[in-house]
Amino acid sequence: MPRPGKNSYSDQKPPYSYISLTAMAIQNSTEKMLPLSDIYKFIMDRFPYYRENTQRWQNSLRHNLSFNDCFIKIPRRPDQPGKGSFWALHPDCGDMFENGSFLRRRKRFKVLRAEHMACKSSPMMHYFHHHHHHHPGSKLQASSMGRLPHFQGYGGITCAQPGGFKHPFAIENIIGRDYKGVMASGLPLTSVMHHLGYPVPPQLSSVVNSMWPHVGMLSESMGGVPVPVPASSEYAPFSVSAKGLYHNASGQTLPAVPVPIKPTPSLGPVPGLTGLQTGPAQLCSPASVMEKSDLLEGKGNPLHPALLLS
DNA sequence: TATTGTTTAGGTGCAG
DNA sequence: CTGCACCTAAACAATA
Repeated sequence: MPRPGKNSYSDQKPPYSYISLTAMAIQNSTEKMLPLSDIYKFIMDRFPYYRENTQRWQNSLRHNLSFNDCFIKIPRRPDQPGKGSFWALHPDCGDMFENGSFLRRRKRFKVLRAEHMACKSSPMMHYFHHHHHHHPGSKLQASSMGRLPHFQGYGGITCAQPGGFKHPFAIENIIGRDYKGVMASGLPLTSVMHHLGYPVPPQLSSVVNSMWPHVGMLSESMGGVPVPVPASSEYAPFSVSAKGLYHNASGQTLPAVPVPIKPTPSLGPVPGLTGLQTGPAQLCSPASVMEKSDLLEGKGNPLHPALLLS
């Protein structure tokens, strides 16, 4: 039995990767994005293990934020002074974890070269800042990036597991039931829009108030068990998994939109990328194959990503 | 100056 | 064995 104080069960290292922990923090936030310091805070609040050796794990966490395509940086508005940007989840990283579980990633999330330019750097915000009024009808669509309009009915809302299985560690199982509504709300970019001062329909900016009700219990009850699985359903069944969204029966991924063949090292929106208004599903397909580092190192094949899919 | 962010490098463990 | 996911260290640069 754990004794109060030192080395209680809750001090055990959580079975989550840094990517998982960061995703939890971001998803749990009202705006679906957090500054680095709040990500730290979230993790330390809920996982006592991470109240120590902060230098070590925070360095790793920052590494993950930069290195993994599933995290995107969102600049602060001028009226929100502070250091560093906000971090959000890439709209398409919903199927990143197996069974929607935080315990293990399905695969590494990567974006296309072109997507990368649009999603990971300022051009995306450029879009919102400078083009939204040119495309009045596109505003909502753009704000729906997080949900991907034509993916309604998939994992975000219904169950992605054929048999109705919902992994007990699925994000919304851990975070709470509200997650379902939130995912259906078109986030995180709704939040982005809101954050940037763009009008967002109230129903799209619903607030998640559940402050991680179960995680505390979870870590407390973990005990020596490496990966405890709650026997039931105290955790609302749901899955964020977008399994099948882009993957056909043969397991191949499908390129969603033509992308420039040439890399575009100089910043700036990629011309063909104004397709942003047509929805991120096209813009940000997991069909992508390049590591962020690959892009930056000039590694890999500078050919059409479709050629890399085989 | 401390924090934030990027990048490189090396390591472990696991699955195919 | 190879590739992948993940962890850690560290060297920077940028910036509030």
